[in-house]
Amino acid sequence: MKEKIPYGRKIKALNRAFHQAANVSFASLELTCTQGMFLTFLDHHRDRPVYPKDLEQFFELSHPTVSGLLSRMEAKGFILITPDTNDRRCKRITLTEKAHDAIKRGLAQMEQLDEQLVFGFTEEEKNQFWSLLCRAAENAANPCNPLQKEEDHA
Amino acid sequence: MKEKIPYGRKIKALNRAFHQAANVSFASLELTCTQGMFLTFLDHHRDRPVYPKDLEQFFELSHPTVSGLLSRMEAKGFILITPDTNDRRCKRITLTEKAHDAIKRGLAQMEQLDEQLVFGFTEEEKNQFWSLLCRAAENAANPCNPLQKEEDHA
DNA sequence: TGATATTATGTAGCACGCTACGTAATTTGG
DNA sequence: CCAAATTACGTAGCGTGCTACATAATATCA
Repeated sequence: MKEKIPYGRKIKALNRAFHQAANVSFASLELTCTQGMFLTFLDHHRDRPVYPKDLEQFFELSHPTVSGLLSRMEAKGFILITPDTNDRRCKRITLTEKAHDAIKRGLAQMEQLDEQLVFGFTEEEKNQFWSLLCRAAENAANPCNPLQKEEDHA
Repeated sequence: MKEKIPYGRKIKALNRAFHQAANVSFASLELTCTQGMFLTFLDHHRDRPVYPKDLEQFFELSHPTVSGLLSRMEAKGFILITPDTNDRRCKRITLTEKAHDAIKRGLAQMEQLDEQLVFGFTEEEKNQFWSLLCRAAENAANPCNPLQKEEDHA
């Protein structure tokens, strides 16, 4: 009669809590959680052109999701989306002054949010948490649980 | 120049991966991840009346979110939503035959999904994972990081 | 009793995930 | 060189989160 531990539900709750805290933190910059993460990525790669495809791969998101995010960020004046001169399929993303300003004022917040998540953790616990998160993510993405007793019948 | 570990981003990715795996798993039952969790909860409490408020508190969701979920589940014929006779503000939620059937066929899947997440974990790692998840969730919900150097000025 | 507060829920509108499908540009192969 | 595959992106439509506001029923209290 051992009680089942609902990891999935707890992860959902944790994700929501983090997401909301980030949204509150970024609200003064007119940014949301994901948009803040996007800006940080764009800022870290300002030495080379960035395309929607890059964001899609780095954040492991579908391209319509990235597309929507970028549209909203463009509408709010954080980025410019221009056609690429070499490959006309691609859109080039450029940061505006408003974005640079937001990054300057908000980058510390982004790091603090992550630190806050592991507040009170020892270094060892932080490493373990990271390691377990990665392994769980791997398990979720590539289910290999032999409980199913279903071998490849191909 | 130590590299920052983006816990928030990894948690987002993990949550998405789990959510998608659950959706795929439940697709044959005409259910989604969250709807499956709702059904499980309702099934566990079939000895007493269940109200939207209960789901809201247990799953830590806002009431419009619960409301939407229930509407879609009602539309698909898994539940009945009827007014409560004692307190006419409340809606009573009842499982249909279709729901009982889905639960019978799908409950094992729900547990497997959670097991799959921690596949390859030792018992100790499972416990540690759970413990760290809870502490992180607590940190996210109740930020108390003294990095801010802002004491209560009330 | 009658005004006020609280509680449970509904609706509107938005952010952010997804799949499925469509289109335009580039690349590849005969 | 031209047809076919691939690649990058757009749009439609949906599920699941949220906040803000509205409404109806119950509870509280002078």
